[in-house]
Amino acid sequence: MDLDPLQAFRERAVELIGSGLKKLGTETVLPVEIPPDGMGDFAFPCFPLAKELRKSPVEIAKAMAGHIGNDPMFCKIESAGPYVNFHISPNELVGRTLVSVLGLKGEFGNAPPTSQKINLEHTSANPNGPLHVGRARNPIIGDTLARILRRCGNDVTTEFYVDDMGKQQVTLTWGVENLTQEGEIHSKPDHAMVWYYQEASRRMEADPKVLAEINAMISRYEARDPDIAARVRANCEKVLAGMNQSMGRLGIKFDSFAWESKYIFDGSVEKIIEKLRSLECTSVDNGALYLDLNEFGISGKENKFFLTRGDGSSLYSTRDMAYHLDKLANYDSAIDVLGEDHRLKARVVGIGVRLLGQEKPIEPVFYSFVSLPEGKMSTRRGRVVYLDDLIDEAVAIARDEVEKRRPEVSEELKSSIADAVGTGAIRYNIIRIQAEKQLVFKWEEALNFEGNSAPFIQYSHARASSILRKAGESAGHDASLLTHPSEVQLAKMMARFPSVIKECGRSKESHLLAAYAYDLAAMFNQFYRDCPVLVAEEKLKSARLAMVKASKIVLGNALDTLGIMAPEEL
RNA sequence: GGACCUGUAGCUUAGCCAGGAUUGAGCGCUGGCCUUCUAAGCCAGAUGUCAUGGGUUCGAAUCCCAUCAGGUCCGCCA
Repeated sequence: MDLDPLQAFRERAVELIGSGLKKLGTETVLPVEIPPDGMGDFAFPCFPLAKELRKSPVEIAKAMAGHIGNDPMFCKIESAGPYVNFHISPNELVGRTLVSVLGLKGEFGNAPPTSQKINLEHTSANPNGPLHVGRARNPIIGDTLARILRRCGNDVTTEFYVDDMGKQQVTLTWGVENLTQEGEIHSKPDHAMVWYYQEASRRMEADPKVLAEINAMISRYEARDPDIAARVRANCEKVLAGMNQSMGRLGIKFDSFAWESKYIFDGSVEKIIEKLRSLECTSVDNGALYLDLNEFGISGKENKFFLTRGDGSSLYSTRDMAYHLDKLANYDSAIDVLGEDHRLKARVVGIGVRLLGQEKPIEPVFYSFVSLPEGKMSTRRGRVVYLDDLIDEAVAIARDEVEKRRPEVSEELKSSIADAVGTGAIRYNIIRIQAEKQLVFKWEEALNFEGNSAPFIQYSHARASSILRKAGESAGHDASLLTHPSEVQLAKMMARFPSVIKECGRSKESHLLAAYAYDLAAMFNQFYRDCPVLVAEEKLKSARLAMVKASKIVLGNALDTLGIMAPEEL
């Protein structure tokens, strides 16, 4: 059984091209391509050989096709103009694909284990209020990538780096300790706590006395006052619990939490500052240690990247270096999902970690912010759409739809379908877009349930499930009966899944998987239209049921990798 | 001033990293399909100077240079 059914065909095509090239008398090795629809499954363009062989590409293609002859894995190997095209033998492909999918089930698409231990840090939002959709890309990209990399055979640990040392956290704590919230208090802790942060920020801006009090707290905190640390941490934990609850609704949970303050209190930040101080590329300005970015080919308005304040206390990036050294001591590599505003910092942290003698890779994955039509979201100003509100709205709309479409089913089932559809739609509508593209949040787009959306894919999965429910048990299948173009195309699409997972893992681009899941569902819908299953003659019915079973598995695996639920009915 | 990311149909987008045969989709729009496995579906149609201008190449949406537009960063904040 092949882990990757398409791979065998590709390898055979490459082999055949190799032998064809040899017969033409050239050592040149060239990659195969995927041709446009209808031109076969693998293509070999002959242009690059024209100069060397002093023949036209068309002649070369003809000669190649002649030399290659026939092969049982391909039903046709022919020249088409300057190309040699390979058409996979449908029987062979359908048979092998069904064996792989039905044999591997939930594991179909997975690569063999790599023994790579990866720490994947994502989200790491300041715990001063609920998650808003401006940053919601981060947990969704991070969690999807973790799922992909696990399927690629890696041992992945997801981690949330809790920034409990920032001014924002101290401001929140000052608010909690000095202000009293009136009126109804939100039952979810992050929503209840954000008022203190917003109100304390306002007071701090208006009243220098408040600012002085907060600054005094920060100084004591950085001087490792354990009392302040405990008070700040307690507030962070409350907000964090609320954030985790929100992410949990989207199927996102973390394996580990790393607290920034740890690296101050355990002395590791102090140690690396000493080490950095001893390096030739660092200098001191008014007592503050800095790195000269010019030496690393980075230029800007200001080329000094400060590592400490004038009093020798640490800065965020320096603590981040300590954190990354700690991570890399325990993992083979680190992946950080970061907003695009962190690009320079991430680069400098990477430089710092190298300077400190750690060579293991840190790979950043960047995304652009989600903004509102009226501008950037801001927790402090309260100009935000909270993730919880988006989820509530999506689930409520899905619930209305279920009520309309399936009035007969139980309340419990209605709720679970609405939950799967609402949360799935949110994840899908964010992950389907390439991370670097800037995104303007629009309710109607975020709540899209039609066409290129999660419910479209979930719907195909539900239809497959429904057919299987009605069919009952079936015996073996004869794949050679599956000759309808829609059956062959569907099998081909399923066979692609392992290479899509591989490619997503290589490029760290999860949107490719979303596109694949959509294409697969669309292909299943065509099959569903063209190939009746339950009314087919007995042998054909069994064969088609195998197709449906396999489709359900691959759709389910794709949705699972996207972190989207795959209900049995919709 | 310097650096990085993005620019493809009215809107949203895939393809760009690894150049190759007609640039694929979704929404919206026009028309058709529920007495056959769930119409969150299917089919047909209209819609593209691939931001602009050069260059490299047999061949450029894809690579290089310049320009324009949007975003981000260049803080002894995080």
